[in-house]
Amino acid sequence: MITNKNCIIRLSRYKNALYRLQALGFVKVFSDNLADAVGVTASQVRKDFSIFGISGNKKGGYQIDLLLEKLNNILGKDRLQKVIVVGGGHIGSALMRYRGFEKEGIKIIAGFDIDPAKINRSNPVPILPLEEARIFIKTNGIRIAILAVPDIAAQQALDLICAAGIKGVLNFAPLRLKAPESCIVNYVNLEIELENLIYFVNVAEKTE
Amino acid sequence: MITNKNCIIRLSRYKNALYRLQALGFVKVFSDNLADAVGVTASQVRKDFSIFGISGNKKGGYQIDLLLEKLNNILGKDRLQKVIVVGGGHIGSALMRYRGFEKEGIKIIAGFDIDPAKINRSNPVPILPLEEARIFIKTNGIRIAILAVPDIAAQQALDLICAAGIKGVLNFAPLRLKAPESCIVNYVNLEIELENLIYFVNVAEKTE
DNA sequence: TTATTATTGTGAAAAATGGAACAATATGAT
DNA sequence: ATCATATTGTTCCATTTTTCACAATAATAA
Repeated sequence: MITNKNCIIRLSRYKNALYRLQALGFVKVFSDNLADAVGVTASQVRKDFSIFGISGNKKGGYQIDLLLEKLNNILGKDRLQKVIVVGGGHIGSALMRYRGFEKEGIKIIAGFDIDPAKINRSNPVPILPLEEARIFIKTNGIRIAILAVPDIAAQQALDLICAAGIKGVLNFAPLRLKAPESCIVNYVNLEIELENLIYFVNVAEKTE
Repeated sequence: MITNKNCIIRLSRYKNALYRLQALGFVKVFSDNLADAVGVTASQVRKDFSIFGISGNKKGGYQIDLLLEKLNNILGKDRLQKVIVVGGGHIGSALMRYRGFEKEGIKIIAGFDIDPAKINRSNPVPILPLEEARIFIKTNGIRIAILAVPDIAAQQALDLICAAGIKGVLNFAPLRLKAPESCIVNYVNLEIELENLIYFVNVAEKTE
Protein backbone atom coordinates (compact mmCIF):
# COMPACT_ATOMS: atom_id res chain seq x y z
CA MET A 1 0.00 0.00 0.00
CA ILE A 2 1.35 3.35 -1.10
CA THR A 3 1.65 5.96 1.60
CA ASN A 4 4.02 8.20 -0.28
CA LYS A 5 2.16 11.41 -0.95
CA ASN A 6 4.88 12.71 -3.24
CA CYS A 7 4.54 9.70 -5.43
CA ILE A 8 0.84 10.36 -5.97
CA ILE A 9 1.53 14.01 -6.69
CA ARG A 10 4.01 12.92 -9.32
CA LEU A 11 1.35 10.71 -10.92
CA SER A 12 -0.89 13.78 -11.24
CA ARG A 13 1.96 15.67 -12.83
CA TYR A 14 2.72 12.87 -15.28
CA LYS A 15 -0.93 12.86 -16.21
CA ASN A 16 -0.99 16.62 -16.81
CA ALA A 17 2.21 16.47 -18.85
CA LEU A 18 0.82 13.60 -20.91
CA TYR A 19 -2.25 15.61 -21.85
CA ARG A 20 -0.01 18.39 -23.06
CA LEU A 21 2.09 15.97 -25.09
CA GLN A 22 -1.02 14.40 -26.53
CA ALA A 23 -2.33 17.83 -27.52
CA LEU A 24 0.93 18.36 -29.40
CA GLY A 25 0.26 15.20 -31.39
CA PHE A 26 2.53 12.74 -29.60
CA VAL A 27 1.35 9.15 -29.40
CA LYS A 28 4.12 7.59 -27.35
CA VAL A 29 6.52 8.85 -24.74
CA PHE A 30 9.74 7.68 -23.08
CA SER A 31 10.49 7.85 -19.41
CA ASP A 32 13.04 10.58 -19.92
CA ASN A 33 10.61 12.80 -21.84
CA LEU A 34 8.21 12.60 -18.94
CA ALA A 35 11.04 13.11 -16.50
CA ASP A 36 12.00 16.32 -18.25
CA ALA A 37 8.43 17.55 -18.36
CA VAL A 38 7.90 16.98 -14.67
CA GLY A 39 11.38 17.70 -13.34
CA VAL A 40 12.37 14.32 -11.93
CA THR A 41 14.76 11.57 -13.04
CA ALA A 42 13.82 8.94 -15.59
CA SER A 43 14.44 6.24 -12.98
CA GLN A 44 11.89 7.85 -10.78
CA VAL A 45 9.29 7.82 -13.52
CA ARG A 46 9.85 4.15 -14.27
CA LYS A 47 9.85 3.24 -10.60
CA ASP A 48 6.61 5.12 -9.98
CA PHE A 49 4.99 3.24 -12.84
CA SER A 50 6.41 -0.04 -11.68
CA ILE A 51 4.89 0.45 -8.22
CA PHE A 52 1.46 0.60 -9.81
CA GLY A 53 2.12 -2.22 -12.27
CA ILE A 54 2.18 0.09 -15.26
CA SER A 55 4.44 -1.27 -17.96
CA GLY A 56 5.66 0.05 -21.26
CA ASN A 57 7.56 -1.52 -24.14
CA LYS A 58 11.25 -2.17 -24.17
CA LYS A 59 12.66 0.25 -26.69
CA GLY A 60 9.14 1.46 -27.46
CA GLY A 61 8.36 3.61 -24.46
CA TYR A 62 4.78 4.08 -23.28
CA GLN A 63 1.68 4.59 -25.38
CA ILE A 64 0.20 7.86 -24.14
CA ASP A 65 -3.48 6.96 -24.38
CA LEU A 66 -3.06 3.70 -22.47
CA LEU A 67 -0.86 5.38 -19.91
CA LEU A 68 -3.41 8.13 -19.34
CA GLU A 69 -6.13 5.56 -18.94
CA LYS A 70 -4.18 3.80 -16.22
CA LEU A 71 -3.17 6.98 -14.42
CA ASN A 72 -6.72 8.33 -14.53
CA ASN A 73 -7.93 5.07 -13.12
CA ILE A 74 -5.44 5.15 -10.25
CA LEU A 75 -6.28 8.77 -9.49
CA GLY A 76 -10.02 8.12 -9.45
CA LYS A 77 -10.63 10.31 -12.48
CA ASP A 78 -12.84 7.77 -14.19
CA ARG A 79 -15.88 9.37 -12.58
CA LEU A 80 -17.00 12.90 -11.75
CA GLN A 81 -16.01 13.95 -8.24
CA LYS A 82 -18.61 16.08 -6.52
CA VAL A 83 -17.21 18.47 -3.93
CA ILE A 84 -18.73 21.03 -1.57
CA VAL A 85 -17.18 24.20 -0.21
CA VAL A 86 -17.81 25.18 3.40
CA GLY A 87 -17.37 28.91 3.92
CA GLY A 88 -18.44 31.68 1.57
CA GLY A 89 -15.72 34.23 2.32
CA HIS A 90 -12.95 35.39 0.03
CA ILE A 91 -11.36 32.02 -0.52
CA GLY A 92 -14.57 30.03 -0.55
CA SER A 93 -16.31 32.18 -3.12
CA ALA A 94 -13.21 32.40 -5.30
CA LEU A 95 -13.11 28.61 -5.36
CA MET A 96 -16.79 28.42 -6.24
CA ARG A 97 -16.28 30.76 -9.18
CA TYR A 98 -13.11 29.01 -10.32
CA ARG A 99 -13.69 27.04 -13.49
CA GLY A 100 -10.37 25.19 -13.51
CA PHE A 101 -11.66 22.19 -11.58
CA GLU A 102 -14.22 21.15 -14.16
CA LYS A 103 -11.72 20.12 -16.81
CA GLU A 104 -10.26 17.85 -14.12
CA GLY A 105 -13.58 16.14 -13.51
CA ILE A 106 -14.04 17.88 -10.18
CA LYS A 107 -17.30 19.71 -9.74
CA ILE A 108 -18.17 22.02 -6.88
CA ILE A 109 -21.88 21.47 -6.48
CA ALA A 110 -22.68 23.68 -3.50
CA GLY A 111 -21.32 26.08 -0.94
CA PHE A 112 -22.36 26.51 2.67
CA ASP A 113 -22.21 29.43 5.08
CA ILE A 114 -23.66 30.41 8.46
CA ASP A 115 -24.19 34.04 7.43
CA PRO A 116 -27.79 34.38 6.11
CA ALA A 117 -26.67 37.32 3.95
CA LYS A 118 -24.46 34.98 1.94
CA ILE A 119 -27.17 32.46 1.12
CA ASN A 120 -28.06 32.37 -2.56
CA ARG A 121 -29.96 29.40 -3.90
CA SER A 122 -30.05 30.62 -7.49
CA ASN A 123 -26.27 30.89 -7.94
CA PRO A 124 -24.64 28.62 -10.53
CA VAL A 125 -23.12 27.04 -7.43
CA PRO A 126 -25.85 27.57 -4.81
CA ILE A 127 -24.81 28.82 -1.39
CA LEU A 128 -26.88 27.18 1.28
CA PRO A 129 -27.22 27.57 5.05
CA LEU A 130 -24.74 25.47 6.99
CA GLU A 131 -27.63 23.73 8.79
CA GLU A 132 -28.53 22.09 5.51
CA ALA A 133 -25.05 20.67 4.96
CA ARG A 134 -25.71 17.46 6.85
CA ILE A 135 -28.71 16.43 4.84
CA PHE A 136 -27.17 17.67 1.59
CA ILE A 137 -24.03 15.58 2.12
CA LYS A 138 -26.06 12.51 2.95
CA THR A 139 -28.58 12.76 0.14
CA ASN A 140 -25.95 13.53 -2.49
CA GLY A 141 -23.37 11.09 -1.18
CA ILE A 142 -20.65 13.75 -1.03
CA ARG A 143 -17.28 12.49 0.20
CA ILE A 144 -14.98 15.47 -0.36
CA ALA A 145 -15.21 18.98 1.10
CA ILE A 146 -13.14 22.12 0.92
CA LEU A 147 -13.06 23.92 4.24
CA ALA A 148 -12.56 27.67 3.92
CA VAL A 149 -13.95 29.17 7.11
CA PRO A 150 -12.26 31.40 9.72
CA ASP A 151 -9.87 29.64 12.15
CA ILE A 152 -12.26 29.92 15.02
CA ALA A 153 -15.05 28.11 13.19
CA ALA A 154 -12.96 25.45 11.49
CA GLN A 155 -13.03 22.67 14.07
CA GLN A 156 -16.77 22.90 14.57
CA ALA A 157 -17.44 22.94 10.84
CA LEU A 158 -15.17 19.94 10.40
CA ASP A 159 -16.97 18.01 13.14
CA LEU A 160 -20.27 18.73 11.44
CA ILE A 161 -19.28 17.57 7.97
CA CYS A 162 -17.39 14.52 9.24
CA ALA A 163 -20.45 13.44 11.16
CA ALA A 164 -22.44 13.84 7.95
CA GLY A 165 -20.17 11.45 6.11
CA ILE A 166 -17.36 13.50 4.57
CA LYS A 167 -14.27 11.35 4.05
CA GLY A 168 -11.71 13.89 2.85
CA VAL A 169 -11.18 17.57 3.53
CA LEU A 170 -8.95 20.17 1.96
CA ASN A 171 -8.55 22.67 4.76
CA PHE A 172 -7.56 26.30 4.21
CA ALA A 173 -7.75 27.30 7.88
CA PRO A 174 -4.21 27.76 9.19
CA LEU A 175 -4.39 25.38 12.11
CA ARG A 176 -4.33 21.66 12.74
CA LEU A 177 -7.77 20.14 13.14
CA LYS A 178 -8.80 17.00 14.93
CA ALA A 179 -10.62 14.65 12.63
CA PRO A 180 -12.04 11.16 13.19
CA GLU A 181 -10.24 8.14 11.69
CA SER A 182 -12.81 8.06 8.94
CA CYS A 183 -11.76 11.43 7.53
CA ILE A 184 -8.48 12.55 5.94
CA VAL A 185 -7.56 16.22 6.25
CA ASN A 186 -5.03 17.86 3.94
CA TYR A 187 -3.81 21.40 4.42
CA VAL A 188 -3.38 24.30 2.03
CA ASN A 189 -1.79 27.45 3.35
CA LEU A 190 -0.53 30.12 1.01
CA GLU A 191 1.05 32.18 3.77
CA ILE A 192 3.20 29.20 4.66
CA GLU A 193 4.04 28.59 1.00
CA LEU A 194 5.21 32.17 0.70
CA GLU A 195 7.16 32.03 3.96
CA ASN A 196 8.85 28.93 2.69
CA LEU A 197 9.79 30.59 -0.56
CA ILE A 198 11.08 33.66 1.27
CA TYR A 199 13.22 31.47 3.53
CA PHE A 200 14.92 29.74 0.61
CA VAL A 201 15.37 32.99 -1.29
CA ASN A 202 17.03 34.49 1.78
CA VAL A 203 19.29 31.48 2.18
CA ALA A 204 20.28 31.61 -1.49
CA GLU A 205 21.04 35.32 -1.16
CA LYS A 206 23.29 34.77 1.85
CA THR A 207 25.28 31.92 0.37
CA GLU A 208 25.91 33.41 -3.05
CA MET B 1 22.68 24.27 5.31
CA ILE B 2 19.09 23.22 5.51
CA THR B 3 17.51 21.99 2.32
CA ASN B 4 14.60 20.20 3.93
CA LYS B 5 11.48 21.98 2.81
CA ASN B 6 9.27 20.09 5.22
CA CYS B 7 11.39 21.20 8.10
CA ILE B 8 10.87 24.87 7.18
CA ILE B 9 7.16 24.30 6.76
CA ARG B 10 7.10 22.87 10.27
CA LEU B 11 8.84 25.98 11.58
CA SER B 12 6.03 28.07 10.10
CA ARG B 13 3.50 25.84 11.76
CA TYR B 14 5.24 26.02 15.12
CA LYS B 15 5.22 29.78 14.77
CA ASN B 16 1.50 29.88 14.02
CA ALA B 17 0.70 27.54 16.88
CA LEU B 18 2.83 29.64 19.24
CA TYR B 19 0.86 32.77 18.39
CA ARG B 20 -2.33 30.94 19.25
CA LEU B 21 -0.90 29.70 22.53
CA GLN B 22 0.33 33.18 23.34
CA ALA B 23 -3.12 34.61 22.62
CA LEU B 24 -4.49 32.13 25.15
CA GLY B 25 -2.13 33.52 27.76
CA PHE B 26 0.60 30.89 27.75
CA VAL B 27 4.13 32.07 28.42
CA LYS B 28 6.06 28.86 28.03
CA VAL B 29 5.56 25.68 26.09
CA PHE B 30 6.97 22.14 26.05
CA SER B 31 7.98 20.22 22.99
CA ASP B 32 5.05 17.88 23.34
CA ASN B 33 2.51 20.72 23.49
CA LEU B 34 3.84 22.05 20.22
CA ALA B 35 3.96 18.56 18.80
CA ASP B 36 0.26 18.12 19.56
CA ALA B 37 -0.63 21.48 18.10
CA VAL B 38 1.18 20.80 14.85
CA GLY B 39 0.66 17.07 14.54
CA VAL B 40 4.24 15.80 14.76
CA THR B 41 6.27 14.00 17.43
CA ALA B 42 7.96 15.81 20.31
CA SER B 43 11.32 14.49 19.12
CA GLN B 44 10.73 16.08 15.79
CA VAL B 45 10.08 19.44 17.39
CA ARG B 46 13.25 19.28 19.47
CA LYS B 47 15.32 18.08 16.55
CA ASP B 48 14.01 20.88 14.33
CA PHE B 49 14.94 23.42 16.97
CA SER B 50 18.30 21.81 17.53
CA ILE B 51 19.12 22.12 13.82
CA PHE B 52 18.70 25.87 14.08
CA GLY B 53 20.47 26.14 17.42
CA ILE B 54 17.30 26.99 19.29
CA SER B 55 17.49 25.81 22.86
CA GLY B 56 15.05 25.71 25.72
CA ASN B 57 15.40 24.95 29.40
CA LYS B 58 15.76 21.53 30.90
CA LYS B 59 12.53 20.88 32.73
CA GLY B 60 11.38 24.40 31.86
CA GLY B 61 10.43 24.07 28.22
CA TYR B 62 10.66 27.04 25.86
CA GLN B 63 9.71 30.62 26.53
CA ILE B 64 7.19 31.50 23.87
CA ASP B 65 8.22 35.07 23.18
CA LEU B 66 11.89 34.19 22.75
CA LEU B 67 11.01 31.20 20.62
CA LEU B 68 8.82 33.32 18.36
CA GLU B 69 11.57 35.85 18.00
CA LYS B 70 13.99 33.19 16.83
CA LEU B 71 11.52 31.53 14.47
CA ASN B 72 10.50 34.85 12.98
CA ASN B 73 14.11 35.68 12.45
CA ILE B 74 14.81 32.38 10.69
CA LEU B 75 11.72 32.78 8.52
CA GLY B 76 12.63 36.33 7.49
CA LYS B 77 9.61 37.81 9.20
CA ASP B 78 11.58 40.59 10.83
CA ARG B 79 10.84 42.83 7.87
CA LEU B 80 7.90 43.47 5.56
CA GLN B 81 8.00 41.33 2.43
CA LYS B 82 6.76 43.09 -0.67
CA VAL B 83 5.27 40.80 -3.30
CA ILE B 84 3.78 41.32 -6.75
CA VAL B 85 1.12 39.27 -8.51
CA VAL B 86 1.45 38.60 -12.22
CA GLY B 87 -1.91 37.84 -13.81
CA GLY B 88 -5.21 39.53 -13.03
CA GLY B 89 -7.55 36.61 -13.67
CA HIS B 90 -9.63 34.73 -11.12
CA ILE B 91 -6.78 33.56 -8.94
CA GLY B 92 -4.66 36.67 -9.31
CA SER B 93 -7.41 39.08 -8.38
CA ALA B 94 -8.58 36.89 -5.49
CA LEU B 95 -5.04 36.99 -4.12
CA MET B 96 -4.88 40.76 -4.50
CA ARG B 97 -8.09 41.15 -2.53
CA TYR B 98 -7.07 38.63 0.11
CA ARG B 99 -6.21 40.34 3.37
CA GLY B 100 -4.74 37.32 5.13
CA PHE B 101 -1.19 38.00 4.02
CA GLU B 102 -0.86 41.32 5.80
CA LYS B 103 -0.97 39.89 9.30
CA GLU B 104 1.96 37.72 8.20
CA GLY B 105 4.01 40.71 7.13
CA ILE B 106 3.52 39.94 3.46
CA LYS B 107 2.20 42.81 1.35
CA ILE B 108 1.04 42.54 -2.23
CA ILE B 109 1.96 45.92 -3.61
CA ALA B 110 0.95 45.57 -7.26
CA GLY B 111 -0.57 43.33 -9.88
CA PHE B 112 0.31 43.07 -13.56
CA ASP B 113 -1.65 41.98 -16.61
CA ILE B 114 -1.34 42.18 -20.41
CA ASP B 115 -5.05 42.86 -20.90
CA PRO B 116 -5.54 46.68 -21.05
CA ALA B 117 -9.09 46.20 -19.77
CA LYS B 118 -7.73 44.91 -16.46
CA ILE B 119 -5.43 47.86 -15.80
CA ASN B 120 -6.50 49.93 -12.81
CA ARG B 121 -4.02 52.32 -11.28
CA SER B 122 -6.34 53.55 -8.55
CA ASN B 123 -7.05 50.15 -6.99
CA PRO B 124 -5.88 49.59 -3.41
CA VAL B 125 -3.49 47.17 -5.08
CA PRO B 126 -2.92 48.83 -8.48
CA ILE B 127 -3.03 46.63 -11.56
CA LEU B 128 -0.43 47.76 -14.06
CA PRO B 129 0.47 46.79 -17.63
CA LEU B 130 2.91 43.90 -17.79
CA GLU B 131 5.37 46.06 -19.76
CA GLU B 132 5.88 48.09 -16.62
CA ALA B 133 6.77 45.07 -14.50
CA ARG B 134 10.45 45.19 -15.29
CA ILE B 135 11.00 48.75 -14.18
CA PHE B 136 8.64 48.33 -11.21
CA ILE B 137 10.52 45.30 -9.92
CA LYS B 138 13.85 47.05 -10.29
CA THR B 139 12.89 50.37 -8.74
CA ASN B 140 11.09 48.74 -5.81
CA GLY B 141 13.62 45.97 -5.28
CA ILE B 142 10.95 43.27 -5.41
CA ARG B 143 12.28 39.74 -4.95
CA ILE B 144 9.12 37.64 -4.69
CA ALA B 145 6.33 37.20 -7.23
CA ILE B 146 3.16 35.18 -7.46
CA LEU B 147 2.55 33.89 -10.96
CA ALA B 148 -1.12 33.38 -11.79
CA VAL B 149 -1.35 33.55 -15.57
CA PRO B 150 -2.71 30.99 -18.06
CA ASP B 151 -0.44 28.00 -18.80
CA ILE B 152 0.44 29.25 -22.22
CA ALA B 153 1.74 32.57 -20.93
CA ALA B 154 3.52 31.28 -17.84
CA GLN B 155 7.00 30.62 -19.19
CA GLN B 156 7.23 33.95 -20.96
CA ALA B 157 6.01 35.83 -17.90
CA LEU B 158 8.51 33.97 -15.74
CA ASP B 159 11.37 34.83 -18.09
CA LEU B 160 10.38 38.47 -17.94
CA ILE B 161 10.25 38.76 -14.16
CA CYS B 162 13.38 36.68 -13.61
CA ALA B 163 15.26 38.97 -15.97
CA ALA B 164 13.99 41.91 -13.95
CA GLY B 165 15.45 40.50 -10.75
CA ILE B 166 12.78 38.30 -9.16
CA LYS B 167 14.40 35.65 -6.94
CA GLY B 168 11.42 33.55 -5.90
CA VAL B 169 8.14 32.66 -7.58
CA LEU B 170 5.02 30.97 -6.33
CA ASN B 171 3.57 29.53 -9.51
CA PHE B 172 -0.10 28.62 -9.93
CA ALA B 173 0.20 27.53 -13.56
CA PRO B 174 -0.08 23.74 -13.70
CA LEU B 175 3.14 23.02 -15.54
CA ARG B 176 6.84 22.90 -14.81
CA LEU B 177 8.66 26.06 -15.77
CA LYS B 178 12.30 26.58 -16.62
CA ALA B 179 13.88 29.17 -14.41
CA PRO B 180 17.46 30.45 -14.19
CA GLU B 181 19.65 29.42 -11.26
CA SER B 182 19.00 32.77 -9.66
CA CYS B 183 15.28 32.12 -9.21
CA ILE B 184 13.46 29.53 -7.10
CA VAL B 185 10.04 28.39 -8.31
CA ASN B 186 7.55 26.71 -6.00
CA TYR B 187 4.30 25.26 -7.22
CA VAL B 188 0.75 25.51 -5.95
CA ASN B 189 -1.91 23.44 -7.65
CA LEU B 190 -5.28 22.95 -6.06
CA GLU B 191 -6.43 20.43 -8.66
CA ILE B 192 -3.49 18.24 -7.73
CA GLU B 193 -4.17 18.71 -4.02
CA LEU B 194 -7.74 17.56 -4.56
CA GLU B 195 -6.68 14.64 -6.75
CA ASN B 196 -4.30 13.60 -4.02
CA LEU B 197 -7.00 13.75 -1.39
CA ILE B 198 -9.38 11.79 -3.60
CA TYR B 199 -6.75 9.12 -4.15
CA PHE B 200 -6.20 8.58 -0.44
CA VAL B 201 -9.91 8.65 0.30
CA ASN B 202 -10.46 6.00 -2.35
CA VAL B 203 -7.65 3.86 -0.94
CA ALA B 204 -9.06 4.15 2.57
CA GLU B 205 -12.48 3.17 1.29
CA LYS B 206 -11.15 0.08 -0.45
CA THR B 207 -9.09 -1.17 2.48
CA GLU B 208 -11.69 -0.71 5.20
C1' DT C 1 21.16 19.32 51.34
C1' DT C 2 19.90 15.38 48.84
C1' DA C 3 16.70 12.84 46.18
C1' DT C 4 13.24 12.78 42.72
C1' DT C 5 11.22 14.10 38.64
C1' DA C 6 10.39 16.26 34.23
C1' DT C 7 12.18 17.81 30.17
C1' DT C 8 15.70 18.94 26.95
C1' DG C 9 19.38 17.86 23.49
C1' DT C 10 21.54 14.61 20.69
C1' DG C 11 23.76 10.43 18.91
C1' DA C 12 22.53 6.17 17.02
C1' DA C 13 19.04 3.19 14.77
C1' DA C 14 15.45 2.68 11.66
C1' DA C 15 12.56 3.81 7.97
C1' DA C 16 11.55 5.99 3.81
C1' DT C 17 12.85 7.90 -0.37
C1' DG C 18 15.41 8.61 -4.44
C1' DG C 19 19.08 7.50 -7.78
C1' DA C 20 22.45 4.72 -10.34
C1' DA C 21 23.36 0.82 -12.75
C1' DC C 22 22.58 -2.91 -15.43
C1' DA C 23 20.35 -7.21 -17.17
C1' DA C 24 16.59 -8.16 -20.17
C1' DT C 25 14.61 -7.43 -24.43
C1' DA C 26 12.22 -5.38 -28.38
C1' DT C 27 13.21 -2.82 -32.45
C1' DG C 28 15.45 -1.66 -36.42
C1' DA C 29 19.70 -1.94 -39.32
C1' DT C 30 22.88 -4.62 -42.08
C1' DA D 1 19.40 -13.96 -39.71
C1' DT D 2 22.40 -11.65 -36.91
C1' DC D 3 24.01 -7.61 -34.72
C1' DA D 4 23.74 -3.20 -32.63
C1' DT D 5 21.05 -0.07 -30.15
C1' DA D 6 17.66 2.03 -27.23
C1' DT D 7 14.73 1.66 -23.51
C1' DT D 8 12.41 -0.64 -19.86
C1' DG D 9 12.04 -2.88 -15.21
C1' DT D 10 14.22 -3.86 -11.10
C1' DT D 11 17.79 -4.59 -7.81
C1' DC D 12 20.92 -2.62 -5.01
C1' DC D 13 23.01 1.38 -2.90
C1' DA D 14 23.15 6.20 -1.01
C1' DT D 15 20.94 9.74 1.06
C1' DT D 16 17.54 11.92 3.66
C1' DT D 17 14.28 12.04 7.18
C1' DT D 18 12.21 10.44 11.27
C1' DT D 19 12.07 8.07 15.50
C1' DC D 20 14.04 6.06 19.56
C1' DA D 21 16.42 6.18 23.66
C1' DC D 22 18.94 8.01 27.15
C1' DA D 23 22.44 11.00 29.37
C1' DA D 24 22.49 15.60 31.08
C1' DT D 25 20.45 18.80 33.95
C1' DA D 26 17.31 22.17 35.98
C1' DA D 27 13.46 22.54 39.08
C1' DT D 28 11.04 20.94 42.93
C1' DA D 29 10.19 18.33 47.05
C1' DA D 30 11.58 16.09 51.15
